[in-house]
Amino acid sequence: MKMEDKDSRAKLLAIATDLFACKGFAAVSVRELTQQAKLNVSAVSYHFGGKEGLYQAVLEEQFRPIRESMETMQAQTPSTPIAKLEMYANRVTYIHGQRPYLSRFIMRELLKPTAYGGPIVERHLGEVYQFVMETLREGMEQGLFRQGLDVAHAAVSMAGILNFYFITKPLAEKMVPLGEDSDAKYAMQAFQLYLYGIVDSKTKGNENG
Amino acid sequence: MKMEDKDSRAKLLAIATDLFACKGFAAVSVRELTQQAKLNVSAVSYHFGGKEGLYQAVLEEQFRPIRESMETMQAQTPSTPIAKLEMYANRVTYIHGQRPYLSRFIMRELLKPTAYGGPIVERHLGEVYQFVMETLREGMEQGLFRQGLDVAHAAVSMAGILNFYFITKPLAEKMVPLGEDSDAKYAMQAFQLYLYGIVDSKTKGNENG
DNA sequence: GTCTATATTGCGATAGAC
DNA sequence: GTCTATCGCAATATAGAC
Repeated sequence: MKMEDKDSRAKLLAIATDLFACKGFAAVSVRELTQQAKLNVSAVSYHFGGKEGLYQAVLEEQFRPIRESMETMQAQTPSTPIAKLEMYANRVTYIHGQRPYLSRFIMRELLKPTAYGGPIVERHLGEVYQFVMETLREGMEQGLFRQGLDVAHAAVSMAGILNFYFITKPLAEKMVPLGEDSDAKYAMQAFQLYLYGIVDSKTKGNENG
Repeated sequence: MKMEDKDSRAKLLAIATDLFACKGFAAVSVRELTQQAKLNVSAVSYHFGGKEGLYQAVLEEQFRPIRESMETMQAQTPSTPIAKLEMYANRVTYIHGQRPYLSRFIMRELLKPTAYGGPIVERHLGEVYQFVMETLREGMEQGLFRQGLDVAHAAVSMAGILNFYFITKPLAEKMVPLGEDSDAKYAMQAFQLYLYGIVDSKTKGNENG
């Protein structure tokens, strides 16, 4: 068992993550990949069975924090729907911090699903949407939220207001001043904004943060 | 002047719009393009000077409604910041209705800007962000919105809550029940939600819609 | 495990006939 | 304006030496 074995695999995985995220699966060649890793062209086939196997390995690693977060969130049972939504908002921020490229992989799979990535994205995002919608339904039953709120649409709004920032960040920071610690600050204001938007004001004014 | 001239050009443009939107610039080959259009391989070079010229022509057409909307919005001077934001929300819905593929082209250019598309996207989205931020600043000066609101972040939230729906619609409608006339209904609720989120409730409760 | 060398396929672009 | 034929290049994958 030579040390180069694991090193080469890990190196390929790291460089593939960068390249696939920035250029997309089709636009990255095995040559480019192995040249950057200072390995032979055939290393990809040897370690991952080909370019597709390497991409699959990258995706699994990228989605790990989502998988773990969903398990955590489904295990706990926080007191109120609002606390659950806040936890979700915090997890979104945490996950994007842990995996800066994750939004890119998800967007690419939304635009053009691959055989392996498509189902992964669908399964994970499906679970997330179910969690948010279920939480919103709970809140509706408890009379916390505005009458007539469409929970399916409200779930998309929640996902949108939190994730769009991370998706468009590279471009947005060219055009609007985002400043220091922007990620956490954005998420906090966005969650407050969303909460003011859905909460029934005659039942509960939200004044934390 | 033969009829085939304009026909071939238009046919290529239409098919290229579909293919580039669905598969991306790099993943579409000139052969695939011309076979679907039932034209010769060399037609692309003849009419557009090459694959890149064709892509450029597609993008110009896709962005036309944004360009026109910005001119309309900058020409008019609606009474209040809130009316301006509402107009913006309506234009977003209208534009996505006019160009169902636009969000895909924008996302692709955000993920991997091309030489021609990158500047186009940057310029157009920059103008939009400037308009929203300026409108939010106006509202802040008039005391319409909550104290301490970060207008840069709030502008991203506005763009996110409106556009994310259109971006993820293909996937979202697999997982959440979106129903009939969903686009307009979504946009209306999202705008209301956003407004409740930013408006200073002690100054103005918003009860239209 | 890593290497070279090669087989095979597909790409965009274009010259030149019609 | 459309066609065929072809050039030059880059892609993935793999066989076989070390």
